[in-house]
Amino acid sequence: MVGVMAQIQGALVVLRGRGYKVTEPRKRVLKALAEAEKPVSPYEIQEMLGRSGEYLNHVTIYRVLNLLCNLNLAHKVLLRGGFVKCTLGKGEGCHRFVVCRECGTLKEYADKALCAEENEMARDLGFHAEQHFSEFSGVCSKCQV
Amino acid sequence: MVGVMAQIQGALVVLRGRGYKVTEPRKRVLKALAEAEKPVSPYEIQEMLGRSGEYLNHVTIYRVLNLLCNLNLAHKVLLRGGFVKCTLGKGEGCHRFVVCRECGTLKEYADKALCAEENEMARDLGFHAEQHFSEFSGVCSKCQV
DNA sequence: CTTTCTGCAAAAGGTTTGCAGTTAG
DNA sequence: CTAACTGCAAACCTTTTGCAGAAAG
Repeated sequence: MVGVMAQIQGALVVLRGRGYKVTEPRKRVLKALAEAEKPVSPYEIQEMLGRSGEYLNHVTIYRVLNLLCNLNLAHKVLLRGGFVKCTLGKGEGCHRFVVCRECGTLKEYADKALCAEENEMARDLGFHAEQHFSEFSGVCSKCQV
Repeated sequence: MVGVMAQIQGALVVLRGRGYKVTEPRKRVLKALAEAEKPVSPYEIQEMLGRSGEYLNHVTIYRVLNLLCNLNLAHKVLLRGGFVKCTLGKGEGCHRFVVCRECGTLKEYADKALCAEENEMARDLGFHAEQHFSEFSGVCSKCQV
């Protein structure tokens, strides 16, 4: 479990390293993502920040999220909508999610073997696969009856 | 390669069998999906039909698509947005897609073994997986250099 | 004939764009 | 000081809702 501060710091290093400015809005969005336990929408981020008196325009939040996704510091969750911080490092294969249909809890994982299998699958269909987008909907341990 | 007419007829059987009425709008949406070679949005369907002088309100299209997805006669493609007709039968595992990032061509496939592996994966993370959404973005044979 | 379905109008969300002013480096 | 970034206003696109009339079985 990496702390909120450490997560933000790590992301800032990536930003700086890629030539992006470290700004207050970017830090705030990163903080909100670090604190969120489920995928959050841009407006939910705005609300989270609002509770601690930190206003951000929603357009800014959209733009920051877009940047973070491009840098692989965050991901968009398609099944439920919303965004999550990335919790994995590089070189482990595509990032995948398991999402609880009850509480929205999400876990990110990666598996190179799975990627390889899927690439082969795609090849059989005449495709060269580049990205594997994969989300499982299910029930987490807490929500199981 | 199943013909357009046969596809529509097959879908109508399912509709009737489940107690839904066979209506003109539903037949039109099914026809549009059968003719489409890529995922199409509700408004694209409206436009396709418009070209042959068949008007449908977009709300109706949304509702028909929603029904077709519930009956597994169509699927929503998350990566690109839009809907496609289902081309697979039952009992072969989750339906997955490979989508060409260049031309949008899409192929549907299913693989029980993959499902099993993914379920195991999810179990390791404390989840009971129920549905696997899985789309690969890549390049189809025609679009490869 | 009755229930289901469609069209319309309108609203409700979600996301994007252009521009002027601000800020990080 | 300059390029990058943010806020605002407005537009745009997508999806949903409620209701009255139409159509399937």
